[in-house]
Amino acid sequence: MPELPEVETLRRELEKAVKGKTIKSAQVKWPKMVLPKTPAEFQKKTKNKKITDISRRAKVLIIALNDGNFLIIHLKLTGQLIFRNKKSEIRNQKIAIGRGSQKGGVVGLPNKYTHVIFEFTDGSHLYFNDLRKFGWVRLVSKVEVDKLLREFGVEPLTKDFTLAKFKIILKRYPNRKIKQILMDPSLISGIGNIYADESCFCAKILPTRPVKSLKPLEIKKLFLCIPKILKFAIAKKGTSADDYVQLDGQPGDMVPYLKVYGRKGEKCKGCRGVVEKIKLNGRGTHFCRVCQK
DNA sequence: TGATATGTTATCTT
DNA sequence: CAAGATAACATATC
Repeated sequence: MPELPEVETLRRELEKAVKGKTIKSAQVKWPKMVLPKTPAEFQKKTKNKKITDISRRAKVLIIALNDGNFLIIHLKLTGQLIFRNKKSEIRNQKIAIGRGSQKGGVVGLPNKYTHVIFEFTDGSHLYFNDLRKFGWVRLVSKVEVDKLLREFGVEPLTKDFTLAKFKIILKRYPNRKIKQILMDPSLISGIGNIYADESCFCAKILPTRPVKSLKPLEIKKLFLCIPKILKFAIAKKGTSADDYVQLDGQPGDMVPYLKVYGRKGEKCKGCRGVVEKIKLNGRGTHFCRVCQK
């Protein structure tokens, strides 16, 4: 799933690929995922707009246009953004769909999961794919984008994320399980299931631990682990455990470095234990009960 | 065939 | 009433 490191990887690649380019046309194939609602209106309002900046807040990509509006994109669980320079490459280059990076299931572009296509004036294309159609693309004003972004919690890779702030957040929810805090986008933004599990492993804390049971040293350890894990994952260009791919359609390189996520029944990388998987607040949760206490 | 996967939000329950 | 739990969204895979 695209979480902070995956979205940040895409942001950096988009900056290189499409910043400064002008949208020639935007084709909407699945209007339910797009605002404005009608493809004609979406096309009209994006036509001839130049991309001036690409930023990110939580798991949302924010593409600034030269008319003062913004294209904001959320990939949710199975979204992909893929850029292609020339038409000839479209037929040749394959991309992975649905665990495809692990198992095959590779297809060309556009394909049945392509729901929005941006064409730029230089002939290049940006494809928005989403197998399960949870993701969205919205054209919004500055006021709307500011409102949306205000609702997210602290960004864990900025200087706003301090130990003091982390402790304040934890103090508000003494009875919650620690993983629940990590996964709550209104408290800390950008961490999803993969990096919540990995952060808990890094801090040697069981994800099921009630917040109030955490000792100051454990809180500090977790506080340090979160940015450490996220930065490492960005350096590896993200985790392609399911559908996520980089902007060029290739999988990220993070999977071999995961310690617990997706490793149920496999040997722990830190000890002789075996990675277990349980359900926690409705989410699959991985841990090693020998390494994590 | 049915259970599972999951980010976010809406809605139901305690 | 607030906090917590679950359903919903869509679709493929186990």
